Amino acid sequence: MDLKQARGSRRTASKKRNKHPANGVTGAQSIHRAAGLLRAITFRGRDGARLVDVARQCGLERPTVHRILKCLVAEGMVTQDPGTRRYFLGHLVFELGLAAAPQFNMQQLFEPALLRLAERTGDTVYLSMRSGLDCVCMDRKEGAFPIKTLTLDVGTRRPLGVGAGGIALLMTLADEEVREIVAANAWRIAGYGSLRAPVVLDLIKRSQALGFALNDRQLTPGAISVGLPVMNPYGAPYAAIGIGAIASRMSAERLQQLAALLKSEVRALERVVVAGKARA
Amino acid sequence: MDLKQARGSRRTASKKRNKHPANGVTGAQSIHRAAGLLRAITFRGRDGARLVDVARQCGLERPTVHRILKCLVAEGMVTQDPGTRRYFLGHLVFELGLAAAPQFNMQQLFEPALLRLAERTGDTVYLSMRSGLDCVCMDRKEGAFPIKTLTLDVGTRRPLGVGAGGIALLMTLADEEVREIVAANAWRIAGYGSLRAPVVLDLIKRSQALGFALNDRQLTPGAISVGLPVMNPYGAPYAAIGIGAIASRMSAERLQQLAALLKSEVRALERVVVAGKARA
DNA sequence: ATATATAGTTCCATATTATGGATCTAAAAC
DNA sequence: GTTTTAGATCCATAATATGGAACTATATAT
Repeated sequence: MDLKQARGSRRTASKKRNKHPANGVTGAQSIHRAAGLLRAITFRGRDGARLVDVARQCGLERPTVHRILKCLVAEGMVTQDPGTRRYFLGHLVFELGLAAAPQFNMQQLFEPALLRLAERTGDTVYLSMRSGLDCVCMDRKEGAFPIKTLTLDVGTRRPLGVGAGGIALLMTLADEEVREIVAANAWRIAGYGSLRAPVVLDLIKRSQALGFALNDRQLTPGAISVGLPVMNPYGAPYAAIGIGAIASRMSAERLQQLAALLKSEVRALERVVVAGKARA
Repeated sequence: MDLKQARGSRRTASKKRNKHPANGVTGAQSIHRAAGLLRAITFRGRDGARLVDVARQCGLERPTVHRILKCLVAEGMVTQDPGTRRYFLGHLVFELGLAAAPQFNMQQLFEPALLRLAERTGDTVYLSMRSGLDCVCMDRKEGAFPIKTLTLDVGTRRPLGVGAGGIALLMTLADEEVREIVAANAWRIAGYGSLRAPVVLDLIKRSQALGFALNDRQLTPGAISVGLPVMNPYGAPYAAIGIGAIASRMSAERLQQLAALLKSEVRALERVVVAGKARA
């Protein structure tokens, strides 16, 4: 009997472990993973996420994800619907968010502009911000038009490049940087219907030519959206404002009108935002 | 050669595994700890927390806390002020909070009552909720009186039993349960000036006799606060509304007036809250 | 209704991770 | 200046977290 043998399951499987070198910090792998799970849960928006979705999204095995989620549920950071078994963020996350709000809540700054746009256009107005390689929906205001395109919930994360906001946040960056970001997000972008990384690059190119982000790929069939980035005083885009409506309301002329409206609001915002207020 | 031997270091040492029983979930100790750190950061409110504070609060060694915090910073869940080295919650926590908000945000429900109270009294009105053994400040509205007692920031956590809200959340529970909770929080309660667990028990007893929570221990010298719990349809307290002001505004008669005002608002709220809406 | 596929969960040997004592550096306090 | 306290780093190894295998529950196809 050789003691080295021992059903060598673990050994053989370590083919490419550590493929992600954590996040640069050693001795905290599982925390890195837990943070990834929390983010992954918000990809699905209000519907919640299933175990497999999260596992696939994070590139982890199901038992691992299950164990970490169980712990997060015990902590109150995650809730699980007993019926559907789907996972949602929990009360602790909301409570902690309140404590973080004073530093990161841009609502006060953007709300008047969003409300004006919603009122003047009748459509749905979105505020998005960049967070790493993601684009997070930070606020949403509905206009009066009775057919409302509520395609994106507040708090939902999507890969940069997806949606008008995600395009807007990239369209002013250098080509090189855009390519890197889109490449890094490519596999996630492929999760949005027929959208693919090269398509995103094309959309960005066209948006640059137009002067505003245009998303007519209809991630949600029948919906089209326009967007513009908001720059900080150093010229870096840190937020985006978008307007979404059903395709029939988005004629070529109206797109131009909306873009003009957006542009004037964005200009006003950029004048207000002084260096100290803008997020890196 | 016996294969069991093999440098027997690990085997022999497994004498007292699980010396910390985590949180009931095995295989996720460091996530449990990370969640504890995040909570600990919110104990200090807007000032942020120092490494030692967090370590003491969580009962962990400084290197452990340092490593976990470094990871949380890399994830964007925590920020560190480069000057003071104090830790704050990061942008990711706020973003995740937005995604959790639809399920846990009670603002809409309570805001009108808070605003009415702030207007009619001129003082500062607080909304608190229970979270495990903590009491979390969920909202705050300022009245018109020019000397404002802003003793508690939104998002700040305190041990149940501390402050008018923390007393209110306990005053309707069975004595046995109160004793257990206060005992569990005793060491943390001792971190609030001269406050001690027995004092808290006395405050609760007096509040029960008065019919409203009264905190005149002046955690913040010069400030006194009153509070009442809000019960869910099953008779369990799940929130508390409090009013704080400087001591000179808190005569015996005025306390009674404030309690009466609180009571009528709380009654109205309890009528509105149907089973489905109330938090467990 | 039955078969098949997919998702969720539990178990556990052990490889990998996370721990914390010791140590060093930096910043307050005296 | 000296002392004290806080923050950060190192690393041997104790203890945790991992994931393959196996099983159950649920959804989908036949």
